[in-house]
Amino acid sequence: MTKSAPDATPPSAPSTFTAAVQEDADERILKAAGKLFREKGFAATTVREIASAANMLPGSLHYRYASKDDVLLALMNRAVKRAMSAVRAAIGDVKDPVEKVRLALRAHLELLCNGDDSLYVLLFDWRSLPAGAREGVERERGRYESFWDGMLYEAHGSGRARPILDIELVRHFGFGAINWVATWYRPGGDRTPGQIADTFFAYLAYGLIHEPSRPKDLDTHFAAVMAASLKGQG
Amino acid sequence: MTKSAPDATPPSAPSTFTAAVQEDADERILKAAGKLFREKGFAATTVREIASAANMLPGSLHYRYASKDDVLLALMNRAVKRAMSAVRAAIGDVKDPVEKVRLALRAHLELLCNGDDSLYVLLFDWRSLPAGAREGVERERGRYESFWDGMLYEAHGSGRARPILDIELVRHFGFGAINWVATWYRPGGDRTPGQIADTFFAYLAYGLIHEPSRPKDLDTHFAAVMAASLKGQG
DNA sequence: CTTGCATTTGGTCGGACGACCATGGCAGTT
DNA sequence: AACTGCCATGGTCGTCCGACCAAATGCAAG
Repeated sequence: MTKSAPDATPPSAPSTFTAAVQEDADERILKAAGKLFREKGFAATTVREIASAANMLPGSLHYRYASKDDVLLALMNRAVKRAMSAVRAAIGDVKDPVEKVRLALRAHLELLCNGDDSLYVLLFDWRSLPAGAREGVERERGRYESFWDGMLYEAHGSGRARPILDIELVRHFGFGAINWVATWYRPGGDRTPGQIADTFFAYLAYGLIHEPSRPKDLDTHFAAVMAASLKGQG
Repeated sequence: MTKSAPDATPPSAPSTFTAAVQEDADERILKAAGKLFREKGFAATTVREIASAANMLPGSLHYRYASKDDVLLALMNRAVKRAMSAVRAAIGDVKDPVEKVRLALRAHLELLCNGDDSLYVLLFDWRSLPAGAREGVERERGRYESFWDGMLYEAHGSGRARPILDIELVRHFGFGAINWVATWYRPGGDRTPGQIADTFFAYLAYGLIHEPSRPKDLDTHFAAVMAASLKGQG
């Protein structure tokens, strides 16, 4: 849109010191903005508050981000980037496709709960993103979701998952359960994000109904449930 | 807080006509506010917009709700009330405790997707509620959640669910998956809210991993997963 | 030391917001 | 027909926002 970050190398290469200061200032802005957006929402936060929390004057913030929207945009783009790399790092070179999903879930939830606030803002302040800027973030976010779909597809293809699953719906299902944790989780409780993620993974994988009371052939039962659902009033 | 709705009967009983007009005006305000809050968020919506959408002038709105906060408060209280009665109506006099959960899930999701916007605002604009007014809504919302916990406890006690489930965590899990639907669902898609709810219920109940690849004694496996999760790095 | 440029400063500007109220009209009552 | 009180009207008030900028500052290259 406008200048959001000096990504193009300036004519005269900046010294390492200057570059460090720039990075630091940008980082301070995004960190403060993330915290405030998460606590009060985008619209309820003023640029003065962000500047104050980042230990600078409003004008200095304006020098780096032409508008409040640009701050949000940069924050959201950073969120996708961090989520993607956190998940990639977590699965490492693990081969088991189901185990990969478990580790990815953990990484996503840990970033959401303990990491910076940008992921929370990306997920819960989506409406605040102006329509014009939405496209770019949406594309990156779509890449992240496709990455998940790839993992889920792999796990599905491994033969260990039910044959009639809709991958996209499964992703929505899991993302919902995991992302919603951010609405009730408070640090210092008796459960860490990692434990919650593992518990939820177990729920996801094995279900809440125990063995003796399950239908004999569950996959056929699944198909019957779907058919009944389609036949019924919706 | 201030006057929000004329719940106390006025000294001279109002005529049915006047009462109807009052109801209609209040309804129009809340409906318009819900729509706008959902689309743009609370802070980004102006009282003038609400008034305009409700076909009245700003002053008229101010006559019924002293502040924008009061509109939000009334909307959220109405949301809890509607959710509670929608779920109660849906389960009717069904006895099977597991089937009750399925019907309740459907009712909740249908209200969230097709009903008015108040439930969405309650769930996703929680931060906008001023701290002072939060208590009352929180109490009512707690009653709704306790109602769910009662259903889940009943289903759990029926012996058909796994013995080691944490009811509150299960509620968070299910609420997350279901509530998150509101972030991606668009009417007119190839799936109705009822179908989505039934599919998610099947996921919840039976899990995504199919029979041949399940551990032999899943309940023991569950316990092992939880123990490992507690022992690990969190 | 000096020059040039990136960065910060501190304040201003137009505009839009939430809150408020004196007024007028139109019910239903006498 | 005159009255009475409820309710909508439409405009005003003070506040504070986002955006902007001209001037001051300070680092780094020449």
